[in-house]
Amino acid sequence: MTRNQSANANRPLTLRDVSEASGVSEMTVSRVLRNRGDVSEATRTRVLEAAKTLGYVPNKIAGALASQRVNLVAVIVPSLGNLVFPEVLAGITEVLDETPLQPVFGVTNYEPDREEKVLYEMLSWRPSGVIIAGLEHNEAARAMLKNAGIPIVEIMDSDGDPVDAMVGISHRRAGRQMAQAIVEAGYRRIGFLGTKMPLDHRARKRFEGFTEAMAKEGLEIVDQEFYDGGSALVKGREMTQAILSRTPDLDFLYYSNDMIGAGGLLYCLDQGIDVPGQIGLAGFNGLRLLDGLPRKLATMDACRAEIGREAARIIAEHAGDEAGGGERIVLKPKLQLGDTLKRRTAR
Amino acid sequence: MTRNQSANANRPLTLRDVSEASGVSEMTVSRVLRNRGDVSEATRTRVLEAAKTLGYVPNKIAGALASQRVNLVAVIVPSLGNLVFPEVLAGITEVLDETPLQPVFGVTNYEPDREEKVLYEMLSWRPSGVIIAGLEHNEAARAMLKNAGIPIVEIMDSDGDPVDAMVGISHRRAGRQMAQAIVEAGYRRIGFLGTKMPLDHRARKRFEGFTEAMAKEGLEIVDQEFYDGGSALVKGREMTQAILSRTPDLDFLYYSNDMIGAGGLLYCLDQGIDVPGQIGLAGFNGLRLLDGLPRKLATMDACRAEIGREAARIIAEHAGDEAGGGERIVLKPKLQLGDTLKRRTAR
DNA sequence: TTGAAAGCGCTAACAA
DNA sequence: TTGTTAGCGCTTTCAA
Repeated sequence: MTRNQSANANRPLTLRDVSEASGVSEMTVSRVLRNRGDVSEATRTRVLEAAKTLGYVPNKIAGALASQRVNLVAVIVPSLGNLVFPEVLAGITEVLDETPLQPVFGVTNYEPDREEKVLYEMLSWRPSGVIIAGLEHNEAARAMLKNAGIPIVEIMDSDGDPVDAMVGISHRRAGRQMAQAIVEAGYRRIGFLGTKMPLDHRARKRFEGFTEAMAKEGLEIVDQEFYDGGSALVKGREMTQAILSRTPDLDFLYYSNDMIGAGGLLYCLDQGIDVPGQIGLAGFNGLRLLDGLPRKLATMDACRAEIGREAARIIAEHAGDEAGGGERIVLKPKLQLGDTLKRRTAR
Repeated sequence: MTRNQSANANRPLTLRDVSEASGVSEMTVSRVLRNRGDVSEATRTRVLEAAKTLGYVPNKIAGALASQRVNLVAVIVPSLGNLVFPEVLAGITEVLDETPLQPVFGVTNYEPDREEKVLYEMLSWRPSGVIIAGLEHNEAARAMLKNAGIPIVEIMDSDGDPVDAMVGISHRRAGRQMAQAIVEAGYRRIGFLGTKMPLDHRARKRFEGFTEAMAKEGLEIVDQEFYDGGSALVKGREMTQAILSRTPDLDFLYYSNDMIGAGGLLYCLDQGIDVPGQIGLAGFNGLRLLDGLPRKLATMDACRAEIGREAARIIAEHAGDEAGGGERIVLKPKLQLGDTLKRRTAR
């Protein structure tokens, strides 16, 4: 007896069980369950009935090993607590839903070593593609991506060199654009508030683009404040209080994300500060949350859902290929001035 | 030639490649890479070096098929846009990180048929356990869970019968408790604002518990308002405006979640309504976001991270078993009165 | 401490 | 339309 047909009642069901129950060969059962090849309607019905009665769930592990095909797409993001990433995932899911592909999510907490580990684990399941946030990876991760032999799409960022395909926005450009809008509106004493950024490359690039564009106008950031962990809304309030008590004559505050921006806005309103007359404010991401605030914060849309959709499309189009075709999609975020960034006369 | 040793340069590397590169049998290579059994330090070094040089990534599909062991834990939640679920996932990840187990996430969008499909897909990978939100599943899903032969933990809710283990809070009790607190504080004309709930069983149970406790006090909900989709903060504002213009003499608004509650709070403050003097407010979830609002919304902590941690612990303790031991953990959410639910004299 | 053989549950390829 | 055979790349088991 080469196969286990013995007394273990709790062993998961196999194709063979369905085969025996329906009196049809394993191969034909397999065909029916995958809708492959020609099978007579009669056998088909019998097999499906048997499978259903038994409660058979196919073993994809065996199937994948035999067919050398896995319908999983590895999706690797830094965090889920950020609201930005769930929206990207929603975009991905929306598109993959139309295909046989299935997304599998991994989270890195912005740690390169963790990213490496997550990527390694996921690649060891031989997925049909990888969608990964950012263009910065440690050496090992980069090597794995290069040699994976499957389509790779790096998302969210376009400032750098992708391994294969890329869908994102230029955060440097976003920073520049916001700086220009702020300066053009007549603000001059500008403060920056953001995350401690060593590992959030996109926030860093926005900051760099911002300071660069300011420099072109002969301006510098007057004061800055950074945070780390905690509720972003609360941190936004606290940092705003801190920076304004240290440097009361600031006339604009640029926040590295909408949540801390919203906190800052609420703080300013609490304090009776005239926004945007006395102080202008801007954030980043274009969170829908902002629509519910008393005043609409200026921001830029990070094109989250569209990034997800495009990335998924690329993977779907290249599933089974050895690479994703190297397509590069750079989306243009729209500046939304809202109520907190308004032209004013210089003081 | 039984194995493919031919010219395909791009075929993924196998154990055999490492075996040939290191001059050691496949079996020994396997032992080294898994840290199993006794291997001499010399062979060990040689094998690891060869594997690293080649860039070998083990094929878990083959490994899983051979060993009949899969270190994946299927985690199924209704949504990621809710903030609640990412926190549960964080709790799960935190605990599984200490083990060889790896969470894999699936999302159902609150649709039973989708849940069935996601569950089926995940089970077909033969995970070591399932963590799934809620106690309500369609018949097929329930049958799959029962017959899976692996530990199952149903989370977030304790009002009902779990298939195996369970970690959650009683939403009925949470609703009752909130109603009692509100009535006790002297509010009488109470309105309810929530999601259209046919498929959000936990929101429904809170509502039921709430009305039940009110009934005991001889009270009924005076008016109600439901929403569906859109930015919760905005919807909170809109619904609050709607309900108050329809029924201006309400003295309390109970929201089915903190986000719409926050929207309502901001609306009331905008309108110069005295909170909690003229109208009291309460939400549900205990989102940290609330700390950043101008006034702290009354709420109840849904114990999200702890639920995730406990569920993961159960799975970890029972990995490899045929079931999760049927443990039932009912957490007690804490009522936080904040600034929007204060004792007052009856009018 | 190492290796050889068998087979995990399925599917590709071919035969009938 | 259905069945047979030979693996997929690994690990288990047993032998050396």
